[in-house]
Amino acid sequence: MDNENSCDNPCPIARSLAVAGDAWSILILRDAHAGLTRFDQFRKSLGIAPTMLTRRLAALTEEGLLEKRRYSEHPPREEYLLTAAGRDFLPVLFMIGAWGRQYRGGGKLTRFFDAETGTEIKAIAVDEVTGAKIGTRPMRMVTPDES
Amino acid sequence: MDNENSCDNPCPIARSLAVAGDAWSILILRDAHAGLTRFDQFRKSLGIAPTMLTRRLAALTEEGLLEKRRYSEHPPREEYLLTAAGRDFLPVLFMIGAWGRQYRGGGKLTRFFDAETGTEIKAIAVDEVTGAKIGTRPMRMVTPDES
DNA sequence: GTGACTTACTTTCAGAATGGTAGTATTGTT
DNA sequence: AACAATACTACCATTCTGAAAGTAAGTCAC
Repeated sequence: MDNENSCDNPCPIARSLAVAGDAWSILILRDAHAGLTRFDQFRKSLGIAPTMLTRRLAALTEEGLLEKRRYSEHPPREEYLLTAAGRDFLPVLFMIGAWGRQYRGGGKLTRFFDAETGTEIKAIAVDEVTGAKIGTRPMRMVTPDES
Repeated sequence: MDNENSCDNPCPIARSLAVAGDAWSILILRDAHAGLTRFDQFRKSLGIAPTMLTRRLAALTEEGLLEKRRYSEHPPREEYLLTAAGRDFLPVLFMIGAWGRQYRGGGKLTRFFDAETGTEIKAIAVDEVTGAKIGTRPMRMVTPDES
């Protein structure tokens, strides 16, 4: 996919996808939220080839979703931490998960809990103002013209 | 990406990504929610190569997110309509958009409105039970073992 | 201090996926 | 008859991906 539908696109969905629009990146972000920080942790968790992992971690760092930090000088070792932007990706992960649970359920499914309170989290999307659940109503997209 | 982290994976996020984990599919779903139904509408809106569009529409139809319907016999013409599963993808789109708006904002951005009431929609994710906003707290993933 | 081990990668390369252009099939319109 | 619209397919060059192996810097066991 080229850049036409991404960086300078007025659609915020397209912009997001330009940053983290591939499956590996989203899975890395998921694992980062689950507490993983190191190259080999991600590699083992995902079963991803090291070439891909290097590229994806570099891209996510470049985009400002992860931060590379040296946690040991001798030997030199790096870890990847979520930035504020990366942490705010969590609602997206929850909604993706909620959809998958609903439509691709069956069998044993991984569940998500608040790491502090221990309560299970089931996310739904609501309108910020009215609090109405966002559901099946069609939307209208309005793009401001360039003039 | 192979199937290991997708179809039989207990993680609902991985399952979702196996179905609609690429940028084109998500953009097609976005346009479908905005009311587009026909091959050429998608092609022009997205600037996608026809080969890609054919493949993506077929995949989304196969997965049950879109439904192919003949709307004219002479000449034979098809359109693609959202299924219930496809319509329920809308919250995911909104959260992706909300993130993009927050972190890739600047310039003129496309905004989303309820097609019926005309009010602007700004989506946030909350916990279904407590109603608490899902934010920056770390989560804990619990995968049931196979035994 | 030699060999095994750990971590975080890079190199190489075959094969799959993608994107661009052009062409096809069926029908309606003038 | 010529042209346009719609919904594709064929072909092909380029790019991306995945798998295996190798590398570099250092630690640890004895």
